[in-house]
Amino acid sequence: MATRDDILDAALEVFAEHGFRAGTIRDICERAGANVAAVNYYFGDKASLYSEVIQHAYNMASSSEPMPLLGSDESDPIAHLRVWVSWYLRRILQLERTDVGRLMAREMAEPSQALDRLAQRSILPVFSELSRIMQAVSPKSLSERELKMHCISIIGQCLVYRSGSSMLERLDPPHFGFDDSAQIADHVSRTAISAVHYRATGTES
Amino acid sequence: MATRDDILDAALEVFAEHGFRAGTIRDICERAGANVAAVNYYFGDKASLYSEVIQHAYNMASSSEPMPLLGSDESDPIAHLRVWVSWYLRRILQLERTDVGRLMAREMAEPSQALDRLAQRSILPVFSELSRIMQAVSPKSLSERELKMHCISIIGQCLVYRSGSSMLERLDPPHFGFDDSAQIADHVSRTAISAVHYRATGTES
DNA sequence: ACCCGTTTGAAACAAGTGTTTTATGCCTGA
DNA sequence: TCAGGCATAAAACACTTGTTTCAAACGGGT
Repeated sequence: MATRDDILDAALEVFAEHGFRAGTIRDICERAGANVAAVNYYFGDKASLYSEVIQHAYNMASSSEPMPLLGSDESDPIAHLRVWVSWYLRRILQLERTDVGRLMAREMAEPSQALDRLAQRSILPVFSELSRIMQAVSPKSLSERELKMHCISIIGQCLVYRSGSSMLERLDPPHFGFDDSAQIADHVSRTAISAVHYRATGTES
Repeated sequence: MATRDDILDAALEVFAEHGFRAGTIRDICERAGANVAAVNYYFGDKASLYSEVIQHAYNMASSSEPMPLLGSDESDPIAHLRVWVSWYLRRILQLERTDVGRLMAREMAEPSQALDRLAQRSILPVFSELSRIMQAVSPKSLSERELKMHCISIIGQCLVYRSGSSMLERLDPPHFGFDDSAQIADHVSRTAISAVHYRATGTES
């Protein structure tokens, strides 16, 4: 039964390196020191192996630093937001150069069926927790759609430091990295806070 | 010689849809109404065909909708920002729907040497123009580093509607698309304006 | 009308793929 | 000890891939 885990580890490597289609079973089994038939024996087929790798990868990623679940304690919602953004950003930048992160990036660019389950089980709670926090810091007049856009803006401002890092570091190095995550988190939080309380002056909404 | 162009068009379709590795010559030739041997006859091999498709796609993309160059006219810098963000967002979302854009996105996620230099030339002027506009709407007290972070935030808020669209539309469809670009542009612009004028209340900067 | 370089067509080829089959160990429980 | 399920190994299978081959069809210049 140890070979099953060896295959999972090797598959994570191979799929992160070459993707689902280009990653071959023979390559995986060679790295795992197993026979070619082992994949079909343990997982049925290649697609099922891939699904399990995706889930296994995400579990490893999220277990390394779990999401800070801040209760409904309304004492300082702004601090809640800052803590949450800091966690999200740190997790993103930490994963950036691991096999897990590369595999997830591949799934974002070219989503497969495996992403559907992942999205509903793992990503949805992240987004809904952000929505809850943002709702606490926002005025009641904010519509649901506007609230959603503010959440997307936060996600986008964090993600760009990963997905756009190759582009940004060419513009004006040295670029922002993991060490700046605290500063970035503060910037993003304050941007969000100021935006939800902003009253338009130039034009009407 | 017309079949050569037919193959180029079909190859753009197929490579945008499935990528280089998964896109098959037989599929391309079938859509082009040509024989399987035609690709090797006209282009030598599959890789050379791909290179020519990339170059052809980039030429089409850069000539689509040029960046609005707003002069140093200081009358209404906030309007300048809104116009620029609207252009940037519209270009991103418009390209996303085309084969050209999908192919470019694939190249961004997994670059293959050729496009790297070309994209670098087009990204720098875009970012420096945004910096110029943001400097005009910001108070003089803002440091250069803070200004840069605000620019990155704008880019990130726009890019997430493309790079993260596969995730977002799984969470809570219907998702934002090209038709909402005006609304999104307004949201992003106002977020940026409010952020650069924000005075921290919770904690000191 | 003839020639000859250019283009197309169908088939075949060699390599690589996921998957299945079959046989052989291996080890535990009775 | 010995049956019986579990695990592994090697080979074969069926299929797809890019590429090559070679002959037929085409088309313009003489």
